Amino acid sequence: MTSPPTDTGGGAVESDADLSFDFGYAAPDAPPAPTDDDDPLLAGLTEPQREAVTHTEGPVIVVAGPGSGKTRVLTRRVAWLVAREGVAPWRILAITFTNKAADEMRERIAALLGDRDPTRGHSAAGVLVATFHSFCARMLRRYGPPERTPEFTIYDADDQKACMKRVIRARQLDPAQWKPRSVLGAISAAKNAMIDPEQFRSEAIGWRDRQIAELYAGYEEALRDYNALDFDDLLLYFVRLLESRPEVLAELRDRFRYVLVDEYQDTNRPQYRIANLLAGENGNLFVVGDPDQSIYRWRGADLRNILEFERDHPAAREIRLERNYRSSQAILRAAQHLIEHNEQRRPKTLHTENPPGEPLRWLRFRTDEEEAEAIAQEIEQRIEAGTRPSEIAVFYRANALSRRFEEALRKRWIRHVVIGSVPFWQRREVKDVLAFLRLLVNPDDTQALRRVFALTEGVGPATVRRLEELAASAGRSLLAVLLDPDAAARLRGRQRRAIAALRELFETLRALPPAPVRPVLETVLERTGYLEQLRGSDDPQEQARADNVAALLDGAAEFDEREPEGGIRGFLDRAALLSGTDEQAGDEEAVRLMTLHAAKGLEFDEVYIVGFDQRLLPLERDETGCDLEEERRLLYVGITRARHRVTLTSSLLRRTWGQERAAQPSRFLRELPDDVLERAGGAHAAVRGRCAPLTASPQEHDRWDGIDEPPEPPAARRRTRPNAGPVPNRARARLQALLAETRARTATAAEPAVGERVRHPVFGDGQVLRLQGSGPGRRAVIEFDRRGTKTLLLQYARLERLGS
DNA sequence: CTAGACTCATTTTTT
DNA sequence: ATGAGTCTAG
Ligand SMILES: Nc1ncnc2c1ncn2[C@@H]1O[C@H](COP(=O)(O)OP(=O)(O)OP(=O)(O)O)[C@@H](O)[C@H]1O
Repeated sequence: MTSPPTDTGGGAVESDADLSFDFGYAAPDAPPAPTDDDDPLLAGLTEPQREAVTHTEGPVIVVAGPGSGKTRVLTRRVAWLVAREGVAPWRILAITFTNKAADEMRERIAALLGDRDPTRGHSAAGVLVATFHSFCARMLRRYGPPERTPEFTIYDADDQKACMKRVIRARQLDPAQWKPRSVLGAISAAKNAMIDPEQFRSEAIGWRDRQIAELYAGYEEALRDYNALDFDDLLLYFVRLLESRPEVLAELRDRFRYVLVDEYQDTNRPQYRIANLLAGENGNLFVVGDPDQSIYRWRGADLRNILEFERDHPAAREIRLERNYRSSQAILRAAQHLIEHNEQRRPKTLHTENPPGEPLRWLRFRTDEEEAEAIAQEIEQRIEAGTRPSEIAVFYRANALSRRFEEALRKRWIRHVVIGSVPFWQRREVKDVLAFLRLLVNPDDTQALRRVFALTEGVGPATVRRLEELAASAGRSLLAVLLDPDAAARLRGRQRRAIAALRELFETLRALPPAPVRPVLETVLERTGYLEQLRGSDDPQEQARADNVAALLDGAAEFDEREPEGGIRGFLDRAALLSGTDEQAGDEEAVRLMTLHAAKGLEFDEVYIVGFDQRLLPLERDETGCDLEEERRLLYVGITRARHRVTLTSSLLRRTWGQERAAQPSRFLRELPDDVLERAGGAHAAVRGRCAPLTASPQEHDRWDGIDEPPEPPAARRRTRPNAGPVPNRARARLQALLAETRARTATAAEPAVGERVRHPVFGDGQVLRLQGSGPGRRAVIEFDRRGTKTLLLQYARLERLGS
């Protein structure tokens, strides 16, 4: 940073720095130099930001903290290249982390270039903005991957799992010991490290690794048979394509003269290869990122990519952006203080001219239910006070935590959307219907065919086995056998009719043109009766499924309109590549709920980070430790999403996966500076108000000491808790009362008998149909008068007995 | 072949 | 709480 410290910039929201938040370094990014001020593409940019936009030739790396304008600079740079440097849009490749980010960036580029419609416009339309995965898929479709045809199918986690399950079973391994998920995890790690089955085998140490190597090879073989690629393969096979076909590499290098990568800190090795192959050593590779925001190491993200950029590109220009435009001083200071606890990190300066802002708040509740209620209530007040719902976000470590908050918000009629969790395109009903389309594109997609068989009445395991035998002996694909009228002739009765009907359906579908997509889907639904069957059910869950199928039809219609040439193939690619976080929130004006991971790159006025408990954030799974530094970065990302307000919440008791557990606040609480953290407020009122103090024995003292808060210096404690008595005592007392109450609640009435009427606080009155299981897992199946039949865990459901 | 009952494991984060 | 896998009866 060479710019002199002068004034405080010109943004509307900015105010003079408050001296009480002196970070101890001098130079903020310089304000815009007056000279180029009239260029709208540079308007409002600081000097280093301008340099990042206009320094167009050669490798450039921007390393900068949150909210410093990295994404903004990248977007402007694309516009600059097109509008000022006269670069043809199709020579530019911009890589984002999610498809949603790609969509947004495309729109912003279009807006900067003055296009009306980003999909049709002139200049912006040619810029390729995509994630690595969609970019690779696209290129592989165009040039054809090694060992596959361009019609290959993209396998998602479900397909992978089903496939691996078969590989494991074929080898007659103990399914209890060989879990598809964990084997696939090992394989994925290998793929991210660019290790193929052979190498894996040769490097395997020990019996288990050798078995995994064997499964890896089997899995690869299966995918080859199915003409399928998994997510990791998209990257890998593209690398192989580039390495094995110099003419393709040359063509693409020539085409993509400018390669830009956002969120570079979370790229993995194959992605790194791709970027470097495309750009060449001194090519125009522009990467932006923040090592402190790297949160995907578990997925193969490799910090070396960003840390060693300059070694890889000796000619690289490094640009630092050190001014944060997003957050208040309090938020920024808390985040900085937190992240400085990471030992493996290079120090970075970051300051803001934004107002000091309110301190962060830590609230603590007795139960997770109260936590959710209180947050919902507060959100309601904030909205009434004028905050836009879409400017409020609730973040949690794991999707499982969203439920209580959803319920609490729904109860108050607060508009909200859950981002991620169960991606639309991965829902069973959606995948069922899409299986038919997959087969039309790729007849070798046997996994899809199995799905179709499973859906077909009259075709069970025996029939499938019979067809498989026929296929194997004739050396043909399963679908070929199905489509062969002679094959059906070998079956009898119901099976024969079912197979014949399926064959006719496929013949009809094949006669349809590949675009538009919607009519194809409609034919599938009509002929299989799938939608009707769902609609015909009185199970509300099935109705929801039916709605999803209907939404799929709408999605197809929309796709047809937007990409008339896309066809089934394009539609399926979208389905495979879009993730949960990509789904645009249907309700623009709604509170957003999402995981901390999904929050990356976003910004909100007010942020609630819930489930701020030890064991939850840092998430600790039994035995398997956690990557503490990465967990800390995750919290850092969460906090730095906020412009004005950050609230962290913990609960004394948390009910997760069927069991109640005492919880402690996150250890990270201690790492937030006291002068910008408010802990006294509502939390203690919430907890204290309802528990009578008890006295307890010294043994219990030891047991419960520390449950209140992680240890901290007494001085700090006194300051933040005005009327603190003997703390361990209070903590102990509180917990005693709570646990007693919980015990009482669960132990209350003896269990209801079959046929007895009961009342549930949420579902209302109902009748016990049957009881099953024993011990803590004992369940009752209850038919509720209004809410249908549900199975409830007795220890968990607060049932009131009403008698027979 | 199907439907229903029952047991068991399962939950981190996602392109 | 939910889903997948297994077993049994029809
Ligand atoms: N020079 C500027 N003047 C005014 N606002 C700016 C400036 N630069 C960036 N901003 C604003 O700061 C916010 C953060 O920008 P951006 O999202 O590009 O940052 P980032 O570095 O990519 O953040 P993160 O790493 O946290 O995702 C945006 O609201 C952006 O509009």
